[in-house]
Amino acid sequence: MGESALRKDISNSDIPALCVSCEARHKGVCGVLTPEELTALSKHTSKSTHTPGREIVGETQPVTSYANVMRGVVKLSKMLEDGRQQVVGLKFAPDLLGRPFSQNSDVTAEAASEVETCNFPKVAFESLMKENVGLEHRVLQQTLKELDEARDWMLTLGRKTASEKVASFLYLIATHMDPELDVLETGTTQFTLPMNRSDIADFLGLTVETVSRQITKLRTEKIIDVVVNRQVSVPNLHALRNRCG
Amino acid sequence: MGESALRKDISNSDIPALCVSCEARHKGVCGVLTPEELTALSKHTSKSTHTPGREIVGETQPVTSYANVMRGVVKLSKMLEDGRQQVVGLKFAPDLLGRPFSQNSDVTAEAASEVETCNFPKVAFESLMKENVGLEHRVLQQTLKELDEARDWMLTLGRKTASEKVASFLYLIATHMDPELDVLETGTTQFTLPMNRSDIADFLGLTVETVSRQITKLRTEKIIDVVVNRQVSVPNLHALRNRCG
DNA sequence: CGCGGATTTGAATAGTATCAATACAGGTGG
DNA sequence: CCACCTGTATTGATACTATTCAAATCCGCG
Repeated sequence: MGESALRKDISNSDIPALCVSCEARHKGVCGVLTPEELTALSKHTSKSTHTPGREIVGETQPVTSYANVMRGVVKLSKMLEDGRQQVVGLKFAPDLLGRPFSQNSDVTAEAASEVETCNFPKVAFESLMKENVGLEHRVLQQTLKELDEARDWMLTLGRKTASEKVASFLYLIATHMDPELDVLETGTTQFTLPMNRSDIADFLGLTVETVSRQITKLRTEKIIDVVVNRQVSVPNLHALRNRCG
Repeated sequence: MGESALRKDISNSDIPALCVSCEARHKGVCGVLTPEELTALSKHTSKSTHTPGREIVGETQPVTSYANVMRGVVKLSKMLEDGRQQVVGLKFAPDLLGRPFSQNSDVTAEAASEVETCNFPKVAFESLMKENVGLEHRVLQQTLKELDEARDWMLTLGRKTASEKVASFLYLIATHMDPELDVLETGTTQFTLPMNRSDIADFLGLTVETVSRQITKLRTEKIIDVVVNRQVSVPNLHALRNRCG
Protein backbone atom coordinates (compact mmCIF):
# COMPACT_ATOMS: atom_id res chain seq x y z
CA MET A 1 0.00 0.00 0.00
CA GLY A 2 1.73 3.15 -1.25
CA GLU A 3 1.68 6.42 0.59
CA SER A 4 0.01 9.17 -1.38
CA ALA A 5 2.19 12.23 -1.41
CA LEU A 6 0.05 15.33 -1.07
CA ARG A 7 1.06 18.26 -3.24
CA LYS A 8 -1.29 21.21 -3.28
CA ASP A 9 0.85 23.52 -5.39
CA ILE A 10 -0.08 22.15 -8.75
CA SER A 11 -1.49 24.32 -11.49
CA ASN A 12 -4.83 23.75 -13.14
CA SER A 13 -3.15 22.56 -16.30
CA ASP A 14 -2.34 19.28 -14.58
CA ILE A 15 -6.01 18.55 -14.12
CA PRO A 16 -7.69 16.38 -16.75
CA ALA A 17 -9.69 18.39 -19.29
CA LEU A 18 -12.81 16.46 -18.38
CA CYS A 19 -12.57 17.61 -14.76
CA VAL A 20 -11.74 21.29 -15.22
CA SER A 21 -15.28 22.54 -15.43
CA CYS A 22 -16.91 19.72 -13.49
CA GLU A 23 -19.00 20.58 -10.46
CA ALA A 24 -18.14 17.26 -8.82
CA ARG A 25 -14.53 18.33 -8.58
CA HIS A 26 -15.51 21.23 -6.35
CA LYS A 27 -18.50 20.09 -4.37
CA GLY A 28 -18.66 16.38 -5.14
CA VAL A 29 -16.55 13.39 -4.21
CA CYS A 30 -13.74 14.27 -6.61
CA GLY A 31 -13.00 17.36 -4.53
CA VAL A 32 -10.67 15.45 -2.23
CA LEU A 33 -8.61 13.94 -5.00
CA THR A 34 -5.15 15.20 -5.84
CA PRO A 35 -4.39 16.13 -9.45
CA GLU A 36 -2.43 12.89 -9.77
CA GLU A 37 -5.36 10.85 -8.53
CA LEU A 38 -7.74 12.74 -10.78
CA THR A 39 -5.50 12.02 -13.73
CA ALA A 40 -5.27 8.34 -12.82
CA LEU A 41 -9.01 8.03 -12.37
CA SER A 42 -9.79 9.99 -15.51
CA LYS A 43 -8.01 7.36 -17.57
CA HIS A 44 -10.94 5.08 -16.85
CA THR A 45 -13.80 7.56 -16.98
CA SER A 46 -16.29 8.21 -19.69
CA LYS A 47 -19.05 10.76 -20.06
CA SER A 48 -22.49 9.73 -21.18
CA THR A 49 -25.87 11.32 -21.72
CA HIS A 50 -29.17 9.68 -20.90
CA THR A 51 -32.57 10.59 -22.27
CA PRO A 52 -35.50 10.78 -19.85
CA GLY A 53 -36.75 7.35 -18.83
CA ARG A 54 -33.48 5.67 -19.68
CA GLU A 55 -32.45 3.23 -17.01
CA ILE A 56 -28.98 3.93 -15.67
CA VAL A 57 -28.72 1.18 -13.09
CA GLY A 58 -31.27 -1.60 -12.77
CA GLU A 59 -32.70 -3.03 -9.58
CA THR A 60 -30.84 -6.08 -8.22
CA GLN A 61 -28.66 -6.08 -11.30
CA PRO A 62 -24.87 -6.16 -10.97
CA VAL A 63 -23.35 -2.73 -10.74
CA THR A 64 -19.92 -2.40 -12.22
CA SER A 65 -19.49 1.32 -12.16
CA TYR A 66 -20.12 4.51 -10.27
CA ALA A 67 -21.11 7.79 -11.84
CA ASN A 68 -21.22 11.44 -10.93
CA VAL A 69 -24.32 13.31 -11.98
CA MET A 70 -23.07 16.27 -13.98
CA ARG A 71 -26.35 17.66 -15.28
CA GLY A 72 -30.02 16.82 -14.91
CA VAL A 73 -31.94 14.83 -12.33
CA VAL A 74 -31.78 11.09 -11.67
CA LYS A 75 -34.59 9.33 -9.85
CA LEU A 76 -34.02 6.31 -7.64
CA SER A 77 -37.03 4.07 -7.27
CA LYS A 78 -38.22 0.80 -5.82
CA MET A 79 -41.06 -1.39 -7.02
CA LEU A 80 -43.46 -3.92 -5.57
CA GLU A 81 -44.13 -7.16 -7.48
CA ASP A 82 -47.52 -5.89 -8.62
CA GLY A 83 -46.00 -2.78 -10.19
CA ARG A 84 -46.65 -0.17 -7.53
CA GLN A 85 -43.68 2.13 -7.58
CA GLN A 86 -42.07 4.55 -5.15
CA VAL A 87 -39.38 7.06 -5.96
CA VAL A 88 -37.03 6.94 -2.97
CA GLY A 89 -34.62 9.67 -3.91
CA LEU A 90 -33.56 12.26 -6.43
CA LYS A 91 -29.96 12.93 -7.41
CA PHE A 92 -28.79 16.31 -8.62
CA ALA A 93 -25.33 17.41 -9.74
CA PRO A 94 -22.80 16.73 -8.29
CA ASP A 95 -24.19 13.70 -6.45
CA LEU A 96 -22.56 10.31 -6.72
CA LEU A 97 -24.52 7.38 -8.14
CA GLY A 98 -23.71 3.89 -6.96
CA ARG A 99 -23.95 1.68 -3.93
CA PRO A 100 -20.52 1.19 -2.36
CA PHE A 101 -19.45 -2.31 -1.36
CA SER A 102 -22.51 -3.99 -2.78
CA GLN A 103 -22.53 -5.95 -5.98
CA ASN A 104 -26.11 -5.10 -6.73
CA SER A 105 -28.11 -2.03 -6.11
CA ASP A 106 -31.58 -2.62 -4.72
CA VAL A 107 -32.94 0.47 -6.37
CA THR A 108 -33.43 1.44 -9.97
CA ALA A 109 -31.69 4.60 -11.15
CA GLU A 110 -33.34 6.27 -14.09
CA ALA A 111 -32.85 9.58 -15.84
CA ALA A 112 -35.76 11.83 -14.90
CA SER A 113 -34.77 14.68 -17.15
CA GLU A 114 -31.97 14.69 -19.71
CA VAL A 115 -28.95 13.59 -17.73
CA GLU A 116 -25.22 13.72 -18.20
CA THR A 117 -22.99 11.46 -16.10
CA CYS A 118 -19.29 10.86 -15.63
CA ASN A 119 -18.74 7.14 -15.18
CA PHE A 120 -15.83 5.24 -13.71
CA PRO A 121 -15.34 1.54 -12.98
CA LYS A 122 -16.33 0.33 -9.54
CA VAL A 123 -12.98 -1.32 -8.93
CA ALA A 124 -10.96 1.79 -9.83
CA PHE A 125 -12.98 3.95 -7.50
CA GLU A 126 -12.95 1.49 -4.64
CA SER A 127 -9.21 0.97 -4.79
CA LEU A 128 -8.81 4.73 -4.77
CA MET A 129 -10.97 4.79 -1.65
CA LYS A 130 -8.49 2.50 0.04
CA GLU A 131 -5.56 4.76 -0.78
CA ASN A 132 -7.19 8.08 -0.06
CA VAL A 133 -9.10 8.00 3.21
CA GLY A 134 -10.45 11.44 2.45
CA LEU A 135 -12.44 9.92 -0.38
CA GLU A 136 -14.15 7.41 1.86
CA HIS A 137 -14.85 10.25 4.26
CA ARG A 138 -16.52 12.21 1.49
CA VAL A 139 -18.61 9.18 0.53
CA LEU A 140 -19.68 8.83 4.15
CA GLN A 141 -20.67 12.49 4.20
CA GLN A 142 -22.81 12.07 1.11
CA THR A 143 -24.39 8.91 2.47
CA LEU A 144 -25.29 10.70 5.69
CA LYS A 145 -26.83 13.51 3.67
CA GLU A 146 -28.88 11.01 1.69
CA LEU A 147 -30.01 9.38 4.92
CA ASP A 148 -31.16 12.75 6.27
CA GLU A 149 -33.05 13.43 3.06
CA ALA A 150 -34.64 10.00 3.09
CA ARG A 151 -35.87 10.55 6.64
CA ASP A 152 -37.22 13.99 5.82
CA TRP A 153 -39.15 12.42 2.99
CA MET A 154 -40.49 9.65 5.25
CA LEU A 155 -42.15 12.37 7.32
CA THR A 156 -43.67 13.76 4.13
CA LEU A 157 -44.87 10.36 2.93
CA GLY A 158 -46.26 9.23 6.25
CA ARG A 159 -47.77 12.32 7.76
CA LYS A 160 -48.50 15.02 5.23
CA THR A 161 -51.69 15.65 3.27
CA ALA A 162 -51.76 15.51 -0.53
CA SER A 163 -51.66 19.28 -0.69
CA GLU A 164 -48.68 19.50 1.66
CA LYS A 165 -46.89 16.76 -0.25
CA VAL A 166 -47.17 18.61 -3.55
CA ALA A 167 -46.07 21.86 -1.95
CA SER A 168 -43.10 20.05 -0.36
CA PHE A 169 -42.11 18.63 -3.73
CA LEU A 170 -42.27 22.00 -5.46
CA TYR A 171 -40.28 23.54 -2.63
CA LEU A 172 -37.66 20.82 -2.90
CA ILE A 173 -37.28 21.34 -6.62
CA ALA A 174 -37.26 25.12 -6.34
CA THR A 175 -34.43 24.99 -3.83
CA HIS A 176 -32.40 22.38 -5.73
CA MET A 177 -32.75 23.27 -9.39
CA ASP A 178 -31.49 26.81 -9.24
CA PRO A 179 -28.01 26.82 -7.71
CA GLU A 180 -28.05 30.61 -7.56
CA LEU A 181 -31.14 30.65 -5.42
CA ASP A 182 -30.78 31.91 -1.91
CA VAL A 183 -33.28 30.00 0.17
CA LEU A 184 -33.99 33.09 2.23
CA GLU A 185 -34.80 35.03 -0.90
CA THR A 186 -38.44 35.93 -1.26
CA GLY A 187 -38.30 37.04 -4.86
CA THR A 188 -39.87 35.20 -7.76
CA THR A 189 -38.26 31.91 -8.69
CA GLN A 190 -38.91 30.05 -11.88
CA PHE A 191 -37.91 26.56 -12.88
CA THR A 192 -38.71 23.62 -15.12
CA LEU A 193 -39.96 20.51 -13.37
CA PRO A 194 -37.41 17.77 -14.06
CA MET A 195 -40.08 15.06 -14.31
CA ASN A 196 -43.59 14.38 -15.43
CA ARG A 197 -46.72 14.12 -13.25
CA SER A 198 -46.50 10.37 -13.06
CA ASP A 199 -42.99 10.47 -11.57
CA ILE A 200 -44.06 13.19 -9.16
CA ALA A 201 -46.97 11.00 -8.07
CA ASP A 202 -44.59 8.08 -7.52
CA PHE A 203 -42.33 10.32 -5.46
CA LEU A 204 -45.21 11.56 -3.30
CA GLY A 205 -47.10 8.29 -2.89
CA LEU A 206 -50.12 9.74 -4.69
CA THR A 207 -51.94 9.26 -7.98
CA VAL A 208 -51.38 11.47 -11.03
CA GLU A 209 -54.91 12.83 -10.71
CA THR A 210 -54.40 13.91 -7.13
CA VAL A 211 -51.11 15.61 -7.99
CA SER A 212 -52.80 17.44 -10.82
CA ARG A 213 -55.69 18.57 -8.61
CA GLN A 214 -53.36 19.86 -5.92
CA ILE A 215 -51.25 21.76 -8.43
CA THR A 216 -54.41 23.34 -9.76
CA LYS A 217 -55.43 24.23 -6.22
CA LEU A 218 -52.06 25.85 -5.47
CA ARG A 219 -52.39 27.77 -8.70
CA THR A 220 -55.87 29.12 -7.97
CA GLU A 221 -54.58 30.15 -4.56
CA LYS A 222 -51.79 32.13 -6.26
CA ILE A 223 -49.05 30.20 -4.44
CA ILE A 224 -47.59 29.09 -7.74
CA ASP A 225 -48.02 30.01 -11.36
CA VAL A 226 -47.94 27.26 -13.95
CA VAL A 227 -46.73 29.01 -17.08
CA VAL A 228 -47.05 25.87 -19.11
CA ASN A 229 -47.08 22.25 -17.86
CA ARG A 230 -43.52 21.87 -16.62
CA GLN A 231 -42.73 25.57 -16.28
CA VAL A 232 -43.54 26.72 -12.77
CA SER A 233 -42.92 30.06 -11.19
CA VAL A 234 -43.12 30.78 -7.48
CA PRO A 235 -43.79 34.42 -6.61
CA ASN A 236 -43.06 33.94 -2.92
CA LEU A 237 -41.01 31.04 -1.68
CA HIS A 238 -42.04 31.66 1.93
CA ALA A 239 -45.69 31.32 1.04
CA LEU A 240 -44.91 27.98 -0.62
CA ARG A 241 -42.86 26.93 2.37
CA ASN A 242 -45.85 27.62 4.61
CA ARG A 243 -47.88 25.08 2.67
CA CYS A 244 -45.41 22.28 3.38
CA GLY A 245 -46.88 21.46 6.78
CA MET B 1 -1.05 11.51 15.25
CA GLY B 2 0.44 8.23 16.40
CA GLU B 3 0.49 5.06 14.36
CA SER B 4 -1.63 2.32 15.83
CA ALA B 5 0.37 -0.88 16.07
CA LEU B 6 -1.82 -3.83 15.21
CA ARG B 7 -1.43 -6.86 17.47
CA LYS B 8 -3.94 -9.62 17.03
CA ASP B 9 -2.37 -12.08 19.45
CA ILE B 10 -3.84 -10.65 22.57
CA SER B 11 -5.89 -12.74 24.95
CA ASN B 12 -9.45 -11.96 25.95
CA SER B 13 -8.27 -10.87 29.38
CA ASP B 14 -6.95 -7.68 27.85
CA ILE B 15 -10.43 -6.69 26.76
CA PRO B 16 -12.38 -4.40 29.08
CA ALA B 17 -14.89 -6.25 31.25
CA LEU B 18 -17.67 -4.11 29.86
CA CYS B 19 -16.93 -5.29 26.32
CA VAL B 20 -16.43 -9.01 26.88
CA SER B 21 -20.05 -10.01 26.48
CA CYS B 22 -21.12 -7.08 24.31
CA GLU B 23 -22.74 -7.79 21.00
CA ALA B 24 -21.38 -4.55 19.54
CA ARG B 25 -17.85 -5.86 19.87
CA HIS B 26 -18.68 -8.70 17.52
CA LYS B 27 -21.22 -7.36 15.08
CA GLY B 28 -21.20 -3.64 15.83
CA VAL B 29 -18.76 -0.83 15.30
CA CYS B 30 -16.47 -1.91 18.11
CA GLY B 31 -15.62 -5.06 16.17
CA VAL B 32 -12.81 -3.34 14.30
CA LEU B 33 -11.13 -1.97 17.39
CA THR B 34 -7.96 -3.46 18.78
CA PRO B 35 -7.88 -4.43 22.45
CA GLU B 36 -5.78 -1.34 23.11
CA GLU B 37 -8.31 0.90 21.42
CA LEU B 38 -11.15 -0.80 23.23
CA THR B 39 -9.38 -0.22 26.51
CA ALA B 40 -8.73 3.41 25.69
CA LEU B 41 -12.30 4.00 24.62
CA SER B 42 -13.75 2.12 27.56
CA LYS B 43 -12.13 4.61 29.93
CA HIS B 44 -14.72 7.10 28.74
CA THR B 45 -17.73 4.84 28.36
CA SER B 46 -20.69 4.41 30.64
CA LYS B 47 -23.63 2.08 30.52
CA SER B 48 -27.13 3.39 31.08
CA THR B 49 -30.66 2.06 31.04
CA HIS B 50 -33.64 3.95 29.70
CA THR B 51 -37.28 3.31 30.50
CA PRO B 52 -39.78 3.34 27.61
CA GLY B 53 -40.57 6.87 26.43
CA ARG B 54 -37.37 8.29 27.82
CA GLU B 55 -35.72 10.61 25.37
CA ILE B 56 -32.14 9.63 24.61
CA VAL B 57 -31.23 12.35 22.12
CA GLY B 58 -33.46 15.31 21.38
CA GLU B 59 -34.21 16.84 18.00
CA THR B 60 -31.95 19.72 16.98
CA GLN B 61 -30.30 19.59 20.35
CA PRO B 62 -26.53 19.35 20.67
CA VAL B 63 -25.29 15.80 20.69
CA THR B 64 -22.19 15.23 22.72
CA SER B 65 -22.05 11.48 22.71
CA TYR B 66 -22.58 8.33 20.73
CA ALA B 67 -24.07 5.15 22.09
CA ASN B 68 -24.31 1.52 21.16
CA VAL B 69 -27.68 -0.09 21.68
CA MET B 70 -27.02 -3.14 23.84
CA ARG B 71 -30.56 -4.25 24.56
CA GLY B 72 -34.05 -3.13 23.59
CA VAL B 73 -35.35 -1.01 20.74
CA VAL B 74 -34.79 2.69 20.16
CA LYS B 75 -37.11 4.67 17.92
CA LEU B 76 -35.94 7.62 15.84
CA SER B 77 -38.65 10.11 15.00
CA LYS B 78 -39.31 13.45 13.39
CA MET B 79 -42.11 15.86 14.12
CA LEU B 80 -44.03 18.59 12.31
CA GLU B 81 -44.74 21.87 14.11
CA ASP B 82 -48.36 20.90 14.68
CA GLY B 83 -47.40 17.70 16.46
CA ARG B 84 -47.79 15.14 13.69
CA GLN B 85 -45.08 12.57 14.21
CA GLN B 86 -43.30 10.03 12.07
CA VAL B 87 -40.99 7.30 13.30
CA VAL B 88 -38.16 7.22 10.74
CA GLY B 89 -36.17 4.31 12.05
CA LEU B 90 -35.77 1.64 14.68
CA LYS B 91 -32.44 0.70 16.24
CA PHE B 92 -31.76 -2.75 17.60
CA ALA B 93 -28.62 -4.11 19.26
CA PRO B 94 -25.84 -3.64 18.27
CA ASP B 95 -26.67 -0.53 16.24
CA LEU B 96 -24.83 2.73 16.80
CA LEU B 97 -26.78 5.80 17.88
CA GLY B 98 -25.54 9.22 16.85
CA ARG B 99 -25.09 11.41 13.84
CA PRO B 100 -21.41 11.62 12.88
CA PHE B 101 -19.91 15.03 12.11
CA SER B 102 -23.02 16.97 12.99
CA GLN B 103 -23.43 18.93 16.15
CA ASN B 104 -27.12 18.40 16.29
CA SER B 105 -29.23 15.47 15.33
CA ASP B 106 -32.37 16.34 13.43
CA VAL B 107 -34.20 13.35 14.81
CA THR B 108 -35.35 12.45 18.28
CA ALA B 109 -34.09 9.17 19.71
CA GLU B 110 -36.33 7.65 22.32
CA ALA B 111 -36.41 4.32 24.11
CA ALA B 112 -39.31 2.30 22.67
CA SER B 113 -38.91 -0.63 25.03
CA GLU B 114 -36.59 -0.84 28.01
CA VAL B 115 -33.20 0.00 26.56
CA GLU B 116 -29.61 -0.40 27.65
CA THR B 117 -26.91 1.67 25.97
CA CYS B 118 -23.16 1.97 26.13
CA ASN B 119 -22.24 5.64 25.79
CA PHE B 120 -19.00 7.31 24.82
CA PRO B 121 -18.12 10.95 24.20
CA LYS B 122 -18.42 12.21 20.65
CA VAL B 123 -14.89 13.59 20.62
CA ALA B 124 -13.30 10.35 21.83
CA PHE B 125 -15.08 8.32 19.18
CA GLU B 126 -14.37 10.75 16.38
CA SER B 127 -10.68 11.01 17.14
CA LEU B 128 -10.57 7.23 17.19
CA MET B 129 -12.19 7.30 13.75
CA LYS B 130 -9.29 9.40 12.52
CA GLU B 131 -6.72 6.93 13.79
CA ASN B 132 -8.44 3.75 12.78
CA VAL B 133 -9.76 3.95 9.24
CA GLY B 134 -11.50 0.61 9.74
CA LEU B 135 -13.80 2.30 12.22
CA GLU B 136 -14.93 4.91 9.74
CA HIS B 137 -15.43 2.14 7.24
CA ARG B 138 -17.68 0.32 9.69
CA VAL B 139 -19.65 3.50 10.32
CA LEU B 140 -20.08 3.91 6.57
CA GLN B 141 -21.34 0.34 6.32
CA GLN B 142 -23.92 0.94 9.03
CA THR B 143 -24.99 4.22 7.45
CA LEU B 144 -25.50 2.48 4.11
CA LYS B 145 -27.57 -0.19 5.83
CA GLU B 146 -29.71 2.48 7.46
CA LEU B 147 -30.17 4.17 4.11
CA ASP B 148 -31.34 0.89 2.56
CA GLU B 149 -33.77 0.39 5.41
CA ALA B 150 -35.07 3.95 5.14
CA ARG B 151 -35.73 3.47 1.44
CA ASP B 152 -37.46 0.16 2.00
CA TRP B 153 -39.71 1.90 4.46
CA MET B 154 -40.42 4.74 2.04
CA LEU B 155 -41.93 2.16 -0.29
CA THR B 156 -44.06 0.92 2.59
CA LEU B 157 -45.17 4.42 3.60
CA GLY B 158 -45.88 5.64 0.11
CA ARG B 159 -47.38 2.67 -1.66
CA LYS B 160 -48.74 0.05 0.70
CA THR B 161 -52.26 -0.27 2.11
CA ALA B 162 -52.94 -0.12 5.85
CA SER B 163 -53.17 -3.88 5.98
CA GLU B 164 -49.86 -4.35 4.16
CA LYS B 165 -48.21 -1.76 6.37
CA VAL B 166 -49.19 -3.58 9.55
CA ALA B 167 -48.10 -6.92 8.11
CA SER B 168 -44.78 -5.36 7.07
CA PHE B 169 -44.24 -4.02 10.55
CA LEU B 170 -44.96 -7.35 12.20
CA TYR B 171 -42.67 -9.06 9.73
CA LEU B 172 -39.91 -6.57 10.44
CA ILE B 173 -40.19 -7.11 14.18
CA ALA B 174 -40.44 -10.87 13.85
CA THR B 175 -37.22 -10.98 11.85
CA HIS B 176 -35.33 -8.54 14.08
CA MET B 177 -36.35 -9.41 17.61
CA ASP B 178 -35.38 -13.04 17.61
CA PRO B 179 -31.71 -13.34 16.65
CA GLU B 180 -32.02 -17.11 16.45
CA LEU B 181 -34.71 -16.92 13.82
CA ASP B 182 -33.90 -18.22 10.40
CA VAL B 183 -35.90 -16.14 7.99
CA LEU B 184 -36.51 -19.15 5.80
CA GLU B 185 -37.96 -21.01 8.75
CA THR B 186 -41.68 -21.62 8.49
CA GLY B 187 -42.22 -22.71 12.09
CA THR B 188 -44.08 -20.71 14.70
CA THR B 189 -42.38 -17.56 15.90
CA GLN B 190 -43.37 -15.64 18.96
CA PHE B 191 -42.27 -12.23 20.15
CA THR B 192 -43.17 -9.24 22.26
CA LEU B 193 -43.86 -6.03 20.38
CA PRO B 194 -41.27 -3.49 21.51
CA MET B 195 -43.71 -0.60 21.36
CA ASN B 196 -47.30 0.39 21.88
CA ARG B 197 -49.99 0.90 19.24
CA SER B 198 -49.43 4.62 19.12
CA ASP B 199 -45.76 4.22 18.23
CA ILE B 200 -46.63 1.60 15.65
CA ALA B 201 -49.12 4.01 14.11
CA ASP B 202 -46.44 6.72 13.98
CA PHE B 203 -44.08 4.30 12.30
CA LEU B 204 -46.65 3.31 9.67
CA GLY B 205 -48.17 6.71 9.02
CA LEU B 206 -51.56 5.53 10.27
CA THR B 207 -53.83 6.16 13.24
CA VAL B 208 -53.98 3.91 16.30
CA GLU B 209 -57.50 2.86 15.40
CA THR B 210 -56.50 1.73 11.92
CA VAL B 211 -53.54 -0.23 13.30
CA SER B 212 -55.83 -1.92 15.79
CA ARG B 213 -58.39 -2.81 13.12
CA GLN B 214 -55.76 -4.29 10.85
CA ILE B 215 -54.27 -6.35 13.66
CA THR B 216 -57.73 -7.66 14.41
CA LYS B 217 -58.21 -8.49 10.74
CA LEU B 218 -54.91 -10.39 10.55
CA ARG B 219 -55.94 -12.26 13.67
CA THR B 220 -59.35 -13.33 12.35
CA GLU B 221 -57.59 -14.46 9.19
CA LYS B 222 -55.29 -16.65 11.31
CA ILE B 223 -52.16 -14.97 9.98
CA ILE B 224 -51.15 -13.99 13.48
CA ASP B 225 -52.26 -14.86 16.98
CA VAL B 226 -52.36 -12.11 19.57
CA VAL B 227 -51.81 -13.95 22.83
CA VAL B 228 -52.19 -10.78 24.82
CA ASN B 229 -51.74 -7.17 23.62
CA ARG B 230 -48.01 -7.08 22.99
CA GLN B 231 -47.48 -10.84 22.74
CA VAL B 232 -47.81 -11.93 19.13
CA SER B 233 -47.20 -15.32 17.63
CA VAL B 234 -46.86 -16.03 13.94
CA PRO B 235 -47.67 -19.61 12.94
CA ASN B 236 -46.31 -19.22 9.43
CA LEU B 237 -43.85 -16.50 8.58
CA HIS B 238 -44.32 -17.02 4.84
CA ALA B 239 -48.04 -16.37 5.12
CA LEU B 240 -47.26 -13.12 6.92
CA ARG B 241 -44.65 -12.25 4.31
CA ASN B 242 -47.28 -12.68 1.61
CA ARG B 243 -49.38 -9.99 3.22
CA CYS B 244 -46.61 -7.41 2.97
CA GLY B 245 -47.43 -6.53 -0.65
C1' DC C 1 -53.11 21.36 -38.95
C1' DG C 2 -53.74 17.16 -36.85
C1' DC C 3 -52.07 13.31 -34.17
C1' DG C 4 -50.82 10.97 -29.67
C1' DG C 5 -49.34 11.13 -25.23
C1' DA C 6 -49.69 13.94 -21.11
C1' DT C 7 -52.53 16.54 -18.18
C1' DT C 8 -56.70 18.16 -16.29
C1' DT C 9 -61.40 17.73 -14.90
C1' DG C 10 -65.60 15.17 -13.37
C1' DA C 11 -68.43 11.75 -10.78
C1' DA C 12 -68.67 7.82 -7.98
C1' DT C 13 -66.37 4.87 -4.71
C1' DA C 14 -63.21 3.00 -1.40
C1' DG C 15 -60.19 3.46 2.33
C1' DT C 16 -58.69 5.74 6.22
C1' DA C 17 -59.40 9.34 9.74
C1' DT C 18 -62.15 11.24 13.29
C1' DC C 19 -65.00 11.24 17.21
C1' DA C 20 -67.17 8.59 20.76
C1' DA C 21 -67.93 4.69 23.56
C1' DT C 22 -66.66 0.27 25.36
C1' DA C 23 -63.53 -3.46 26.75
C1' DC C 24 -59.28 -5.01 28.36
C1' DA C 25 -54.68 -5.48 30.81
C1' DG C 26 -51.92 -4.73 34.40
C1' DG C 27 -50.71 -2.53 38.53
C1' DT C 28 -52.30 -0.83 43.43
C1' DG C 29 -54.13 -1.03 47.78
C1' DG C 30 -57.37 -3.05 50.81
C1' DC D 1 -56.25 -12.67 46.65
C1' DC D 2 -59.51 -9.80 44.81
C1' DA D 3 -61.72 -5.32 43.56
C1' DC D 4 -60.68 -1.25 41.80
C1' DC D 5 -58.51 2.13 38.91
C1' DT D 6 -55.98 4.00 35.07
C1' DG D 7 -54.02 3.95 30.79
C1' DT D 8 -54.12 1.19 26.55
C1' DA D 9 -56.51 -1.09 23.06
C1' DT D 10 -60.66 -2.29 20.53
C1' DT D 11 -65.00 -1.47 18.36
C1' DG D 12 -68.66 1.41 16.28
C1' DA D 13 -70.67 5.23 13.47
C1' DT D 14 -69.77 8.84 10.48
C1' DA D 15 -67.01 12.21 7.78
C1' DC D 16 -63.64 13.17 4.59
C1' DT D 17 -59.64 12.59 1.74
C1' DA D 18 -57.70 10.43 -1.98
C1' DT D 19 -58.50 6.79 -5.48
C1' DT D 20 -60.70 4.91 -9.40
C1' DC D 21 -62.69 5.03 -13.78
C1' DA D 22 -64.07 7.93 -17.51
C1' DA D 23 -64.00 11.86 -20.45
C1' DA D 24 -62.31 16.17 -22.05
C1' DT D 25 -58.54 19.25 -22.92
C1' DC D 26 -53.95 20.64 -23.60
C1' DC D 27 -49.22 20.49 -25.34
C1' DG D 28 -45.47 19.28 -28.18
C1' DC D 29 -44.30 17.78 -32.55
C1' DG D 30 -44.29 16.02 -37.25
